[in-house]
Amino acid sequence: MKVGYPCINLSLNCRSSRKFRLKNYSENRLIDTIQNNLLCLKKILEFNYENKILFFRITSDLIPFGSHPIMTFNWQEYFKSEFREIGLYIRKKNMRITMHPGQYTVLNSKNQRVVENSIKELQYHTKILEAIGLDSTAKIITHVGGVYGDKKTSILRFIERYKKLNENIKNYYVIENDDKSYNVNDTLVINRSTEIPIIFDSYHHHCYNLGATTEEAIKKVFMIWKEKDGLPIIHYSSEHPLKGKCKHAEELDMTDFRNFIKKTNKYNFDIMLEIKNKEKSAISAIEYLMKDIRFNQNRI
DNA sequence: TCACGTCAAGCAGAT
DNA sequence: ATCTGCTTGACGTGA
Repeated sequence: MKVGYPCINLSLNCRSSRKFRLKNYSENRLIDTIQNNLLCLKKILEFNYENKILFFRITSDLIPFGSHPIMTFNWQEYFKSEFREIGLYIRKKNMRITMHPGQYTVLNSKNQRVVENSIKELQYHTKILEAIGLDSTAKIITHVGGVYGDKKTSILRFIERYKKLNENIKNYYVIENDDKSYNVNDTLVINRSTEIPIIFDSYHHHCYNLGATTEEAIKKVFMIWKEKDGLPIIHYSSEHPLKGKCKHAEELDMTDFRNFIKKTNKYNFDIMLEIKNKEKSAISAIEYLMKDIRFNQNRI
């Protein structure tokens, strides 16, 4: 079991998600920004290793305008040695990496232009993982997409479009259940036709589950993960104590987390903590997990 | 230095 | 009709 957090490290004084406005685009600006972002990414990974955090989500903003038509610059080639160094570090330290394209990636959209942009976005994320040199245990995660008042047809549209994707995208691409449109059972329907792995999001499942328990959902989802995809991944968040149902928590609720870990003790998985205070929650979780055999067996 | 309007992009649900 | 939230606020202008 590896513990991770998404995109931003609040303890370091750098961000790997620096960007700029489209109207200010220039190759120099692009190179400077990517250089900064890659340097910061390396610092974050080093911080993570020192704190036993071996799981991390790389920000989609690593390469500004990475999937935009304006981008013709060959950043993979230009930053080859930087990516290679990051890749060597990740593999040496036995780390796991994911990425999570944003809300504009809608593979099952009814608008063909949106579909094309979504494929470009998946290609862009794939390029990053390939530049770093990661195998198919690294993952790119999206939700299923829109419902458009007809979930059955929208699921079929997702399946069709997924099947047409290039193999190098499929190598990394996985889906997760969301909080209002596609629940775990919906993603399992898609899996049956595509074999696409599914990430179980505990917080989304809490919001949208149609009566299925966490244990039932995890059991079904974990069965479909294959050796080449690595350990199953869980996305976890506590509920915000004041804002109520389906609001992300500012900090990890340790009581809830301990219950979740106990409840899932039959399984081994990697867990991404989607909590607003980022690495602080990961460090608290690891402190608790230090005596858990699942946590220790994955470390080197 | 800080306030604040805006930023490449989609969709669903609430107001 | 307009606003908000989503995996994540940051950029850039003007005072």
